[in-house]
Amino acid sequence: MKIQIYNTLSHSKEEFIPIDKKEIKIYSCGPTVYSYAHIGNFRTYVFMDNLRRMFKYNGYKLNHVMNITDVGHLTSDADTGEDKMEKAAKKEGKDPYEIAEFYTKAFMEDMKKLNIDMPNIISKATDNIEEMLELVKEIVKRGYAYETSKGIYFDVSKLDKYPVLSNNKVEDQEAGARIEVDSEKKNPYDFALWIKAKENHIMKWDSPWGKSYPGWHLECSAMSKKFLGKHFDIHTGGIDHIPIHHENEIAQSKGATGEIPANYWMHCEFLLVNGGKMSKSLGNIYTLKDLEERGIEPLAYKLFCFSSHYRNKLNFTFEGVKASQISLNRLREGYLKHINENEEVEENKIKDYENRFNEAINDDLNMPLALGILWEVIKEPKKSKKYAKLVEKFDEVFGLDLKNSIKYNKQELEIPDEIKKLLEDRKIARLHKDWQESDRIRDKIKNLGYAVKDTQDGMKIEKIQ
RNA sequence: GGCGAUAUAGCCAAGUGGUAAGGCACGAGUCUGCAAAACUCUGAUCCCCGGUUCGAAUCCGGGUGUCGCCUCCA
Repeated sequence: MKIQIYNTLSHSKEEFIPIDKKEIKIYSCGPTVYSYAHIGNFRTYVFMDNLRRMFKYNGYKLNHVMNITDVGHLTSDADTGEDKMEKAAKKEGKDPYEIAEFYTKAFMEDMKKLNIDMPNIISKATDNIEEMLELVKEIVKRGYAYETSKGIYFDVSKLDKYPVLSNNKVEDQEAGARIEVDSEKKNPYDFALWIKAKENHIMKWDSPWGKSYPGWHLECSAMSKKFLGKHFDIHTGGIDHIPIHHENEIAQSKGATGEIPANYWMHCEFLLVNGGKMSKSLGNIYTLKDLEERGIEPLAYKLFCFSSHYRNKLNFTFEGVKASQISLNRLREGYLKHINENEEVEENKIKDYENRFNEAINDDLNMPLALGILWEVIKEPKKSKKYAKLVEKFDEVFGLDLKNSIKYNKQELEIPDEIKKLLEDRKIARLHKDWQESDRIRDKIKNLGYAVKDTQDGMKIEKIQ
């Protein structure tokens, strides 16, 4: 079945044609590990996960690389900026490498909670210094870069075209540009490939230009070339990467090899919070932990991401993500309803669902549509494990771990002894049909932060969020 | 100022020429001593104006609104 994906290079949906039919090569821009990743970051990784799963569902094998940026990402594009890693290290009174290790670990844990299918190669920038240095040398050798007192700069005027991804015109940008002018640069859009380290800089390496460190864009060019070769299929990232990071990556690759490295460039739109952008000053940056503290599972956030197409902005509200938590619970209930039943189902119906599902995901990852189809299966009036199996199959793409629904339903809560005692008392009161006492205890438990529900299987207790 | 998006029921959102998927909320009902949960049922002619067409949410023209980027950002 044909797969259509949107390519930022052409600004249109294109049929996906792999370079090698057996294996698709993908490079994804990973996190800069200077602090906890927020839910906006994770929207992009959920998208990445989706892309992986969609290709696997279609029978492809993947060779997929993601970088971990642990050096060279400056707080400003004017080369006066501090390295983010070193800034965070200073703030926390630690070594930059400790910072990197700590937040990388936190990132990986969150990715696991989101049940994200990870790239087979995950590599740190600091483990690829040699490769980066080689790339700079090559770019310099081919005449695309020059040296200033601050470092080695890429000369964008040497390119046939810059930029290639966005329709920005360099001339139009200059008027509104707020970047500090560096008189040593030949063109305002020239960017640092390699930066000469100041005395107090911690992360630095020997190079032909003295102690120095790589510019941010370089690592992606070096790693993709190292692990995937100079020409691969897909490059992914957030939409914010389009105007600077990916333009510069393309520039570097053109400088070093003469080619645009990837055939397809895919970008995930931003997550908004309460209709606007997330920013530290507004205090609306949330992490998965923040959600968990409010009783929202990471997987519910993942489901929330599927409510909108990845190329549309998605507005995050707690109301919205709570709705997704309820939906997730119901999906699990629905799945379990089918799992042990054997009512008759027509094979055609299964086939029809599969076809529609395939069409949805192969049409540039139309997850909202695919989700609608999942609901139809879940809500099938005839109960059958055949539908449960179909749900499992579709879930290979959603990655919501629905086959383990039972695990999530059994809430293994740590119930305080005090509550346990009250539950026993209530049980007794109920045996005596002493509803007044029963309700009194229920209120008491509620005041202690737990909700009691009387189901057919007895009392259930859950923490009130 | 430049660039890029977007406008569909209370909210989220799919649908790109043939008379509006799905989810959440609300309401009604089933169940329950009551409540909660669960289950069932219930809702929109698609920002405005004009045009093309037998037929438009869907194409064209013109408005208006909202958002993002142009500084680091997924």
